[in-house]
Amino acid sequence: MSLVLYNTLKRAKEPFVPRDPKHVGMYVCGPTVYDFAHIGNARPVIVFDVLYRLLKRRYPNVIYVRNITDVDDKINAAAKANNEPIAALTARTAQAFHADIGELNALPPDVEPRATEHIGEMIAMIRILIERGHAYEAQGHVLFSVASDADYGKLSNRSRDEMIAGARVEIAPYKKDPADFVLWKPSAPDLPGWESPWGRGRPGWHIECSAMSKKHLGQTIDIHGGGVDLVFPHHENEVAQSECAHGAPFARYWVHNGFLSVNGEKMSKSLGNFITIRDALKLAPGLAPGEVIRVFMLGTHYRQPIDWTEDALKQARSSLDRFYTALRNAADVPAVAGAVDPEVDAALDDDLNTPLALQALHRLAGDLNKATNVSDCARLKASLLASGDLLGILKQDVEAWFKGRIVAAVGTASGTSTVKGVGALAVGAATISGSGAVFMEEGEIERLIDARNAARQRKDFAEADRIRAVLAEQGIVLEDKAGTTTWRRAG
RNA sequence: GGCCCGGUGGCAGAGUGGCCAUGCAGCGGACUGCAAAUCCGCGUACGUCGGUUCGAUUCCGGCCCGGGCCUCCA
Repeated sequence: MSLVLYNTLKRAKEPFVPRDPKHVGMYVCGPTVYDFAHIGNARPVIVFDVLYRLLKRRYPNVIYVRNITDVDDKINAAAKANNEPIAALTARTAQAFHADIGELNALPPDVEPRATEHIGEMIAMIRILIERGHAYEAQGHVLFSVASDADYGKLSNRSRDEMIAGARVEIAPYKKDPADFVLWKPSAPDLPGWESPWGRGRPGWHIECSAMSKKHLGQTIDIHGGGVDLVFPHHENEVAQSECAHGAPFARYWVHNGFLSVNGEKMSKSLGNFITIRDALKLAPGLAPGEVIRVFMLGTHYRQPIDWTEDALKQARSSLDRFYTALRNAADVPAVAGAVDPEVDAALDDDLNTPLALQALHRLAGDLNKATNVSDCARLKASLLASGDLLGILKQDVEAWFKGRIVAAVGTASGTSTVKGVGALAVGAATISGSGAVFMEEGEIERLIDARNAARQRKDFAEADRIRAVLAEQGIVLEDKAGTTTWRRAG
């Protein structure tokens, strides 16, 4: 059992060999807290959560660091637009982020550093870069000198000249070279700022990750993750800053998740297809869509693009229905300590092949359905649960899954509200609002089932079928087996 | 223009130099008072043109198409 990861730095899969197997460190770029996180943000959260779970299974001490960027021009702009203090905006948004990804069953990272709490470390790093001739001050700005770093471009595989040729580089008068990027910049009195050797200012975007990963994981980290769009410039610049400041390799394995599109289009506010995690979770609150979203994400390999569509979500839910059905049918089998299925381990070891792992889960579910003796059932059930746990799924109560829990809406800044009813699993901003159906109360369902069974006893099948139809209209599906009737809410 | 990914059956989506993906949907059967669930069976899939090979969807090259990045971005 050995983990293989695709390393962006090498553009190839390679065996993961930690520097120190007793202390494995992973740094993942977290959110900039200026607005609700969107479903694109959910992808790295879920992908690296699975990697974290896998690493914890393989190594005794894993430190997972995911930062919160709470100083940024977008934050300043959003606060101004909302007429809201910056600290209130970032606190509110960070809290919403935690609530949202909690619904996705993502484990919290071990450390969640905030940029504003590491200004001192950033300033210290910038000073070292200046001392070593890799950065210079100009008109209150401090810029990183790309020309001073012979290795610049090794992560994103592009040369400085190619960047300039792109001609979209910001040419500022204080730059010695158009490719240079900002480490520190002056801040207006009404904007967040900190005293520094270069006057009152605030950090550039890239320096925070360099400073925070150094502080919490050391100069050289095992794994650095994020979305592919961050490869350039963000991660390239992190490499440049950290390696020039420390003279040591920065990250040994770079892991990048692919992009998410919505109905085949790039998600953007201008296209009107911008979906927040929060809105996605409201699509079908009674059916725990956090887990549906999770299976949807894991159904595609993390480096492949993934397309958010209604059909894809329905298929994810169908997969979960199958898993939970197998578990429901084995409900009376005692739970035993379970072993993760070897195929699941092997699939995840191969660069996090979650679709293949899901296939193994389907096989387990099928085997469980077919198992005839109690010991096989117990073993397969336990294996299915343990394997699911490694993927962060199948943690719910089986009956709750089928009967539809009444969930509290994900907390908003003003509190929480109770949401009842299962809307269609609608997708897209235009259809999110329509979840107005009201649940039939469970007591009423049970009463009708009793009435139907009484009818069946006296062979009044017309009445029995009438009641079945009444319930079907409410989205309730009945299943008669072994003398008892169970029910579930249909999708 | 530069760099990087992809194109697999109705849909989604793994994978492999010669034999099975898997799920959903569909069809047939078993089971059921009827259903549902489950089980069994069923589908001449690998963009295109060449090359290597005994044999390629899988390796190599050209082409076509799609996507991402090129200092806002997970």
